[in-house]
Amino acid sequence: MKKSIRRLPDSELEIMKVIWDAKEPVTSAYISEKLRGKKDWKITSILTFLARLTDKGFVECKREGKVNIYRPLISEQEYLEKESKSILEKLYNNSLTNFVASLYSSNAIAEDELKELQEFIEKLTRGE
Amino acid sequence: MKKSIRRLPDSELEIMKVIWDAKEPVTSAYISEKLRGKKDWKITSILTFLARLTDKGFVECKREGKVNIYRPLISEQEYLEKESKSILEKLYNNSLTNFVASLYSSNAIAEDELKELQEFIEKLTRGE
DNA sequence: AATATCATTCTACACCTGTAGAAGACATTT
DNA sequence: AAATGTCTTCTACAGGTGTAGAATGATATT
Repeated sequence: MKKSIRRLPDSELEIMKVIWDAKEPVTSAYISEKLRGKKDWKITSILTFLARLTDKGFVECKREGKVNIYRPLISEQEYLEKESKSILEKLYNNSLTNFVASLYSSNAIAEDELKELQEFIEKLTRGE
Repeated sequence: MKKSIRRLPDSELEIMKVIWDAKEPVTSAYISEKLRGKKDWKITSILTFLARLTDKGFVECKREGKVNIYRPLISEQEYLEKESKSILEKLYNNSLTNFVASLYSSNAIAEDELKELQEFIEKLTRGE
């Protein structure tokens, strides 16, 4: 029984997003730079998060010359799929419409977002 | 500056869902009963969660005769709106389509769910 | 060689969560 | 009154999370 992907805490997710966005393995300095202004963590904090992500099997850490570089072992796609499903289940009783309704009534969706989604769905349903 | 609603941990959310579903204030025994088979927590665990929810301002606890009864102070609607928005932002870069796409590719959406959503959206867009 | 630099690893610590036994307060049955 | 049962409140504790200083090791500079 393979252990399922764990939900990441906010801080680690933030780090993963930087790693996923980069198309190549990154250094801690790169991550720190990318988060400038958004999350001004001390570099040691970032390194702690990276160590934890490594432990959890989310990233691989390799020494390259004089620094460590990190590469993702789990894709964003894969993580989001798991998370989306679990959120839908946990919070919305598996009803996608519930979710969208919640968003809508909190004014979190712009008109064009809605239109985009509509087109996306149409494409899907037509596609099969 | 009013503090925003906190995200609830899984266990507390589970309790809140029972409280929300009930249309009247409930007792710990009621909650325990409702969760039978799903979450077989010891009653003391449930009471711990309730105490924490009370601290956080999510429920109000009142003595009624010989037992405590709990009523929600924050509505499900309100909580879900906040959470949905924050999830969309944190995980999907505010793109609803991203979210639905993730769900779709993980096979978490049934055909009829999609149809339902489609109708919901149509109703919304027509409605304005 | 001694020192300053810089990234990484260790260590720390408070608060949060999951989980529940121990202890107390009150009602009920011997 | 004593024993019993039932809730509730206290106390506890391990593991997770946010955050970062201290120590270490390797390199560059004086």
